[in-house]
Amino acid sequence: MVREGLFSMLLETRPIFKNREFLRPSYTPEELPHRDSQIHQLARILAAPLRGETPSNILIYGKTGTGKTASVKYVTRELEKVSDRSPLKVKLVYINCEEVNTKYRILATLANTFLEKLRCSRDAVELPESVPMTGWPTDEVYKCFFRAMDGEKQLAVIVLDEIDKLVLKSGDEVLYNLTRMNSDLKNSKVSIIGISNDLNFMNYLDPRVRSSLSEEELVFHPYNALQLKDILEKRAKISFVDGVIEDGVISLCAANAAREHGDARRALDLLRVAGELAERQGDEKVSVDHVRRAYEKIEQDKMVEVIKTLPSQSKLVLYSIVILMERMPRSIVSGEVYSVYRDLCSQAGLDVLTQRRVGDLISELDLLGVISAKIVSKGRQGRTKEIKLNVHPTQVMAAIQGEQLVTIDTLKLSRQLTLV
DNA sequence: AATCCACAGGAAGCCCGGGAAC
DNA sequence: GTTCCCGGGCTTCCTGTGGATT
Repeated sequence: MVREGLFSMLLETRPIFKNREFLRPSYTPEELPHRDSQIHQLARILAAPLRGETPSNILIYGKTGTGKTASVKYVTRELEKVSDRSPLKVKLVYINCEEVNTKYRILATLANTFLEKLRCSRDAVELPESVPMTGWPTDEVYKCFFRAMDGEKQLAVIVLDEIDKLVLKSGDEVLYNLTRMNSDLKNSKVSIIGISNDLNFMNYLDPRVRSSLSEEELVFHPYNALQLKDILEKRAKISFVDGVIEDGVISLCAANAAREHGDARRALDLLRVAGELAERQGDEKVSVDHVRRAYEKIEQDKMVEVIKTLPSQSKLVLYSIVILMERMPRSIVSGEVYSVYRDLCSQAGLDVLTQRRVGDLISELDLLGVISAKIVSKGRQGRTKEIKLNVHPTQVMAAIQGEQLVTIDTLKLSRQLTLV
């Protein structure tokens, strides 16, 4: 009976999504509304080398979700299409500097990209098959990349996304090498597109790199609520079944994201999660209520991610707070947290930090928004911090579970012991 | 008004690991 | 390989503090 009901429910419920992939950040849309001027500017700069001019390097600024990456991917994709009919072939290399963030790895990635291309077109005896991801001297990798690239007449467009992360971690040396290449290359040309969230990262650069890298600068301003609404409507049309979105849903998503520095990615996430919540509940339409709950879910998920990346001592402090929460839902004070924490440490066989240090860890948790702490004075009972948990205890538990130092068995054990 | 609690949080310095320079 | 330097995590020691209680 139950099974029959289960399946009939699934079959009877009308689907909500046509294709939810269009709402994911990985999707590069066919058209990018409200980015026409930036796209034209980009295209104009990148088209110059096809006419034989020396390419300019481009630096793109803008906060997250303002369409920087999508615009660059869109324009470079079009450029590659056109280059088939042009005498100068265009080769695009996209590198996300959050993952590839050292000089060696950048050069190795570039070298391997061009070696592979060269191998396809003709055999290059004097060059190696590929560069290992570790081991070689860095200048050897550079030479290899240089020769592999110059082996053919082409324009290399190197996109360095999140370039600020690279500079912060490994300095600007590799950028210096790349920006100087054009003067040494005989056959090919290179054009660098740097994408950055951080407007100040240029201050960390060598002046020569700075001027060369920012021959052309493009700024992507945040979208306003109206623009976000327009973007969402276009995307919703292709990703949702017609008529499943109730009035006000898109406006609410747009308004929400506009408040958070006009982040389109966030607006799309909100809409997608709202749709998924509606789908999971078997509702036929996406309502503003779904959006509100989606907002909460996204916030909570973000928190779980934050907790997962916490060092184990901080996790232990947080876990102490959870134990106290379950024991007595009234206010928790820092002294209690410390004594529970000490118990947990001895149970788990971990070093016990001093109260001073745990106080700092509590402040850090507060800063991250995982807890709220405020200083209260209780007269003769002294001055302390009153702590409130901002995440549901079960979510904290879920986030901590993978921790190796604190196995869940130890936690359960110590929980029983402290519960006396 | 004075006292005193139970911490908060600043200052200084130790220790250790990682990276750069020699 | 060794030395030097730096930054982060941590401890020790310390002073400061709001308000209930005396």
